[in-house]
Amino acid sequence: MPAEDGLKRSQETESLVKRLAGPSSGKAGLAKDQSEINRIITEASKGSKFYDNEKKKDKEVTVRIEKILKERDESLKTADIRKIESSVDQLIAELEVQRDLTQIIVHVDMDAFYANVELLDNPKLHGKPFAVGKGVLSTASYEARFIAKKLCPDLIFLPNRFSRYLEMSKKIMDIFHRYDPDMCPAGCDEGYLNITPYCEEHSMAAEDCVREMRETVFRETQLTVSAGIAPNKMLAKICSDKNKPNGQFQLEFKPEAIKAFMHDLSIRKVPGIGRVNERMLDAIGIKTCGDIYQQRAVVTLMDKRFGLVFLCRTYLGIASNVVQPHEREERKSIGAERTFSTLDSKEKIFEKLTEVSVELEKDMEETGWVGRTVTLKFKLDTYQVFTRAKSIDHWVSKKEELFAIGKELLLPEFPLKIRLIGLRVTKLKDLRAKDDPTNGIKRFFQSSKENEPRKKAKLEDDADLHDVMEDAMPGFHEHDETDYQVDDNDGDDIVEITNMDKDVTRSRPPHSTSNAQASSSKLESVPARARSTSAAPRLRGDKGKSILTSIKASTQECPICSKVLEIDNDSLNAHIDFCLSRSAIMEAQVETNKLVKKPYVGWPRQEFSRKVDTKPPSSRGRQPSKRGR
DNA sequence: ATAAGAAGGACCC
DNA sequence: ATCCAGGGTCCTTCTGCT
Repeated sequence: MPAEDGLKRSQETESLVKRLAGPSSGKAGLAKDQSEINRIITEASKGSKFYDNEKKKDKEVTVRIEKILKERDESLKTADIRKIESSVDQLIAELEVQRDLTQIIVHVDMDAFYANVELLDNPKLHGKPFAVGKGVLSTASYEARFIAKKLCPDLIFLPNRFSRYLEMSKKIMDIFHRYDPDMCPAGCDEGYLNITPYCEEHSMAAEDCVREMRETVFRETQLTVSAGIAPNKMLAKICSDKNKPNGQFQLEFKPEAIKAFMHDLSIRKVPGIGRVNERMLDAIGIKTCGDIYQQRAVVTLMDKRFGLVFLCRTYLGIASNVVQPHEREERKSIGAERTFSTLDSKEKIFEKLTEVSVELEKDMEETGWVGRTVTLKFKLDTYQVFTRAKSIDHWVSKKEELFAIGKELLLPEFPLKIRLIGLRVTKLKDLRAKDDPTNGIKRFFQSSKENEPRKKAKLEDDADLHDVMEDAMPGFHEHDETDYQVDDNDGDDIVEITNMDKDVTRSRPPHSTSNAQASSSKLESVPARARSTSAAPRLRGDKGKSILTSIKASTQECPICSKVLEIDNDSLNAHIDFCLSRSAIMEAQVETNKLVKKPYVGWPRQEFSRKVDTKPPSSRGRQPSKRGR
């Protein structure tokens, strides 16, 4: 079915509303949920460049998907599916052999951290809906506020108090450290632990240990924490969501149980799979981790795009189980940025740039870094983001210089209307490096067991890197030779797997002719599948970390209308969706318009320019660069 | 021709 | 009647040098 004409306007509208809410769905935390709701409301109320931008991005993904499908169908023509499948089966078997169930990994995750800290400090808030933070919402436009009020008359706004959260965070992390001195914090409200030694020393069952730990946290801070217990970080993380809030979940440490667990798990739950990859995988028939197996041939044919090994490991529920604190020298960049109401005068913009420079200098000084390349980032009023970078022949960190470089980078871009400006410096040097150069190497020596020198070095290095990474999850896109396999310690048979996987894979020409065609006409329209992403989960009330203090037990309170409902999470979600639905907002909008008298420039004007014109629109005339192509 | 830089994204908390 | 998500990492693709 051709193009947008085929879509009903209202239908698309609704799907987009959901899409706006969507990204936060599966896994986001409080801030995210909150900001998504904020966005829905604000953007709805102001006609929304944001919305247009989302629409555009959405469409780009759709186009990408078309390309992928074509590619798939092309390679499917000549492929020997059976053969591919059996080689994948072999890969899976080899991965299975590497499975390590010896480590007890815990992911701990504070429940609605900010909100609960506020609640703690002000018990009167109990039972009332409130939003933490100067989100868009609390400082939003009059109309937006009005709508918000309309949708949720009792909503209370609280300012963020970061230092307070940090203080609590320290206490909590301190408790976690008692159970694993090498625990790895992941943000201020969550972390990974390896409690294997602790359990052993205290001859304790994991579940008891974790329960005790959670009780300790509660006793000492009055805050609740949820936890997942599993043989690796990925599983632990997914599990910590299972009985949230204030609950824990342990996965059975058996391959069959783990595979069963993965089988029906939405692929979106996997750390590293975001909105875009969710859609792309959906396009090739993968919605759950179990689907990976069904589609293993296709995945193999498109290894470059999707990462066969990663997906196979995901299917099996295998991932890194290495928990280490991160170390200072792993820092890659440091930056600062500001969002503001859109600005177009040079003076004002440079003022913002000054602010950012000052802040960055301060930050760099406090943390002891200097760097060699400075990247300017700006976001147009259309929400398009650009970056411009410059490398310097000496170490920079001073605000004057940061500003000067930023200015130099920005100047050629005028005229501009921007809503964000930021600076980031990379190629860092650590002023506090104690033992000098060859920093990162020492860990390499520790863990390496001098195997075959050839590429082992790189492999191990990579693995190491990924392990320690703060966001520790394996990257989604992988090279075939970089499959940082078993960051676990046992892996040695890796190389073979790698090779084999290459073999299978090589059906595709080495380098992309794809770009060429990308630029060609391609004026075909969006296929019927435009409305994709059928059943993505939306705002999850059960995430606890939602906009307000959610309630627990059998009754839940809708974050939007505050209505108390006696239902399960799914129904609650449905209700929330309803509350956020277009009609609700539009209704409020109508009211608003009456009072504010401002035309409703609302949602979708259907008609999208045929050729997306990757060029940045806005600021007429010349654009931030062109690099499209 | 190749390694390195630049730009743009995806994703995470 | 309006104006603040910000801090990161990694990956891919393209390009202009020596």
